[in-house]
Amino acid sequence: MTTEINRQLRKSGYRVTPQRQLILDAVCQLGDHVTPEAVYAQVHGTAPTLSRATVYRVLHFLTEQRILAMVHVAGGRLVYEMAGPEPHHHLVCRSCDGLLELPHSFLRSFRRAMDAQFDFEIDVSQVSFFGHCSDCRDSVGA
Amino acid sequence: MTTEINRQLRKSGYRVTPQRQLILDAVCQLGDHVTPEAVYAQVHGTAPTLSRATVYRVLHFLTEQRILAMVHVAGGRLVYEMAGPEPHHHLVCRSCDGLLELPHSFLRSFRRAMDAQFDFEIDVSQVSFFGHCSDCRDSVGA
DNA sequence: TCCTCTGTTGCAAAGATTTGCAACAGAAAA
DNA sequence: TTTTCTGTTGCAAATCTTTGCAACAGAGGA
Repeated sequence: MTTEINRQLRKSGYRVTPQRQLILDAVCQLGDHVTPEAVYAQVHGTAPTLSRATVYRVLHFLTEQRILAMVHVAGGRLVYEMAGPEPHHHLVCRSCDGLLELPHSFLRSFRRAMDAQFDFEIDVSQVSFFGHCSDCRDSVGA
Repeated sequence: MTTEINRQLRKSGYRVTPQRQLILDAVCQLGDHVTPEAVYAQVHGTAPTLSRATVYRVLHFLTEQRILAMVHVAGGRLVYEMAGPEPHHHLVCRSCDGLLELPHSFLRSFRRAMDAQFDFEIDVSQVSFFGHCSDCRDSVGA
């Protein structure tokens, strides 16, 4: 899998550096919704000189290459995860900070309508809805 | 209008401090999509000791009270605006950083479906979609 | 092989945002 | 009026993230 990604990067004229490999591996290992700090901590064990700046830059870079997906979570923070072939979206509970996953199919018709009416193409890898999950909405009582 | 807001705050047991008044006025004057820094700059003229921390805290506070609305914009940053009676949403172009406004009616049925299927209540004051506007999607070519 | 060109990194500093804590300020109780 | 109680603020420090710049590193050409 990583091999395929490497090929893709090289084909676009980018380099596959040890730092990028390490960071990508870290995201894979750490699973979904990984914070930059967690990536840094993980990578720092193997490569102590690898800086935070590089972690942030590489995460952005890999997101632009659509290898990672960037997820908005509670508190205006960003986390990352591997971008699978079929994107999915997130329901972020503002009470418990929980994350629910929303299948892409659910957004499909909505996206088409948005495109037709506003000529705006939603970037499907980045949709987060904030609100309250079933567990929390009762206790909030709004 | 501010009077009504003050009444509402007091009724909830909060205080209407000069700082909060100034910050609220600043957001009103500065219009839509106001950054915390812009608020600080505006307010700092009148009240030089009012700190950035207070600006951030008050903006959060007023958002929780649904007096302001928090808008996610490009770069993971947050801006604020007065929360009108009828919410509206935002389409954020990742190419030109532009903001389009999406009327609430457009989201209504979608929101109901989300509620029915996932038992999740979207907070309507905080919906932003990231993507590419009509001007930019041609040049991006994705 | 050597040179060059450009993508990439590390470091340090800047910028943005949050947090802890002591001090302050109104409102209600005494 | 005085006391008390709690919400609020300012300051400074901590945290999170980005940026500028010089140095490094690999690919391709000479």
